[in-house]
Amino acid sequence: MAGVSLGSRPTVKDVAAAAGVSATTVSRVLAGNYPVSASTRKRVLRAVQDLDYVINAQARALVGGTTRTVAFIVRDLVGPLFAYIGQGVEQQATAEGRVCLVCTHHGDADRELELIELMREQQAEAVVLVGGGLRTPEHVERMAQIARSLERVGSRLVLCGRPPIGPDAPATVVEYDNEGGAFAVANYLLSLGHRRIAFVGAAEPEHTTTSARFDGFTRGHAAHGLTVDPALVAGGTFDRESGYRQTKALLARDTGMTAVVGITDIVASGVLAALHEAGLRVPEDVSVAGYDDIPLSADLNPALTTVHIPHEELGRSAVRLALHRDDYAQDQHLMLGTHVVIRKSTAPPREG
Amino acid sequence: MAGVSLGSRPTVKDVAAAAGVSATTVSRVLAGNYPVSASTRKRVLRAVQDLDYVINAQARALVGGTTRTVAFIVRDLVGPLFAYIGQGVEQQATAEGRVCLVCTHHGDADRELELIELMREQQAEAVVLVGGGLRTPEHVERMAQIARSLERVGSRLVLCGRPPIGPDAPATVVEYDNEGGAFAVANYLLSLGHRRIAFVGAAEPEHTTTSARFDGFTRGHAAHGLTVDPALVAGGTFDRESGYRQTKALLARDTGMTAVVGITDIVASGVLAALHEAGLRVPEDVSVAGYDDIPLSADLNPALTTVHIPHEELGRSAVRLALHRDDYAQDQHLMLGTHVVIRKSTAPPREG
DNA sequence: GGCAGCATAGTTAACGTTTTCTAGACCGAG
DNA sequence: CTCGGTCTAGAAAACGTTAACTATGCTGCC
Repeated sequence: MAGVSLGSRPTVKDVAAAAGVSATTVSRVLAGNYPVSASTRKRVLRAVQDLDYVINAQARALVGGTTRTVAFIVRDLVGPLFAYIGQGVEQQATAEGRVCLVCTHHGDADRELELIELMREQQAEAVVLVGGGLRTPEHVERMAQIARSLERVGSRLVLCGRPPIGPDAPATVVEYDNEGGAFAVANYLLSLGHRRIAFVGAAEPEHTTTSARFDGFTRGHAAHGLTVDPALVAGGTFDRESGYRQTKALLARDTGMTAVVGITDIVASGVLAALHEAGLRVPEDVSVAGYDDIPLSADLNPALTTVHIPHEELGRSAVRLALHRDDYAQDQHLMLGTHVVIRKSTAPPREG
Repeated sequence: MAGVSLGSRPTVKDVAAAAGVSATTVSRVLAGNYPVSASTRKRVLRAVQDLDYVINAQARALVGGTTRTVAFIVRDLVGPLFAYIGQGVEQQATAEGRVCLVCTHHGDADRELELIELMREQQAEAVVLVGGGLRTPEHVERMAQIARSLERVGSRLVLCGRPPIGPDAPATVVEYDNEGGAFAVANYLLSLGHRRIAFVGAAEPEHTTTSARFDGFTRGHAAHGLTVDPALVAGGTFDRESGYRQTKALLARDTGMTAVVGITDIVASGVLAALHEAGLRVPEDVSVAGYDDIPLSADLNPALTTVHIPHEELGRSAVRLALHRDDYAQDQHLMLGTHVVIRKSTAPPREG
């Protein structure tokens, strides 16, 4: 800690001067990619320590061409689903020696575009977009443009938990089997004997997550030779309050439902609240299932049957595939499995 | 979108050539800090669009001296407390036109140091450290060194939810009143008439968060002329499982407790589970309170009385103060208030 | 002893910006 | 008609690093 000069950051030149060598030699000692005599190395390392020198990542990136940076663009940091995917992204990025840039857009699509542009300026090696999006033709085309735009600067668009945007667009896609999970949960409830199963949170058919889950739900019925009664389908948003309100409405309509599937665990927690309030027992009177398997779901009362998503694995794969896209050129589209986690909130329907 | 050349990123030179001007002029058009004729501006902007040009943030940082980057170092991304503080940090960083680097150390102190070093390389304008730390003399001294080290490269250490490290160390500190919140919750329970209040999660007295909360708890008793019975103090870690186990142990010891304070809401959720399992009703038989006011706490059964921490405000203030440390030079140490949120898990003790 | 070849170190030119500093053109005033 | 001033534009240097050359001693071999 001796000899540190306050005020301005030391550079290789300062270190070189202190060690009595050239800047090149300092660079070589630090990089370790060129033979340097033991005595010189020692002097340089000593000078580095004395001056408390750290390399300037910007300058290095400028000449080296790579920033060792991965960007992670997400709706919100809070919310267990995003947090766990983010955890996976950050973990893998760290494991690969990369640093992680995080930005949130709070659902604003324009802001999302701005952020992608910002990440392009930042030269991020990969730009991971998390969460479902719209699947309108305009949106898909815009995404394809972004993908090409990023490719042009040597970056890579990664869609995480969002379906692909066409075969020609240069993007890495890591999905989970949204539709399959919904199919499985419908199948499970139908196998228990339920025939009047409500689906809460089906608004926004343009939204990829919503539609995939509802499609799986429908297909589950079809597999049992049944169709979904539109009277049992409720809309709403992805929050708890919505689940609560929609369920109250369903109860008021006296639909004869014996089970409810919430489009997310959070929605399902609202469903539970409404059922409890109506004096109905879960699962004795009504079964309830959710989707996402967030940590909270095991703590609900009763513990929630739900569909497990491999959150962290999703994030990790996203980064891994994107950074090694040369090695994994063949499969830049991954579909991770989902499965039903059976807890205490589901049971066979009562007789009669 | 016409005329884009694939393969390599366009530079100012390319744009300049396309527009028939010099690189300087392009820079000036983009920065808007120098008079440029309308026709020239138009041609330049046209070229920018045609080539799909974006500036190179690294090169700009190299010459400009500032990276417009804020670093956020945290134990984990998951866990509502950290997520909400992170939300605040990211929000304020965005509002100030900064980009946010996020790293996690999973409780590894050496890793934390590595990350700080990495952020120094990255030239982050501020490095925000979140969560409680140790308060051993060595740790404090090491933090002070880091603070000076960061200052030397023009960066700023920010301690968020962690007490200061001495008056001479150049650091920004944003705390919340940990001790005061614990005092308030103890006071509240004592005022309800409780006299046998257990404290779960008091291990690691070196940890700043733990000790501050326990101190407040003790002072609350003192204010009522009481002392804390050591038999009512249980150790353990910050997770749900620990709360569950410690509570079972307390119950087994037959301590006559009528209320339990969990050191965090997560711990309190374990406390609730253990009490329910023992057939005790909350709050009729035993009152329970937590700390942190994470979103989950309102959904527990019963809804948890807890101490609210201004999570997002904590993160926002951290960034704001650090970036404007010249303007806010006088108060680089902020203490945000906490308060008890009374829900359904607390009530007066039963008679007798 | 002279020379190929290796080990070590230095010089110089990039990388893509911004920021001086310099310079031409045009204008109105004297 | 010329001269100071205002607009506008370009040339060159700088930011901190690395990589491609270049240069110096050595060692060992014929």
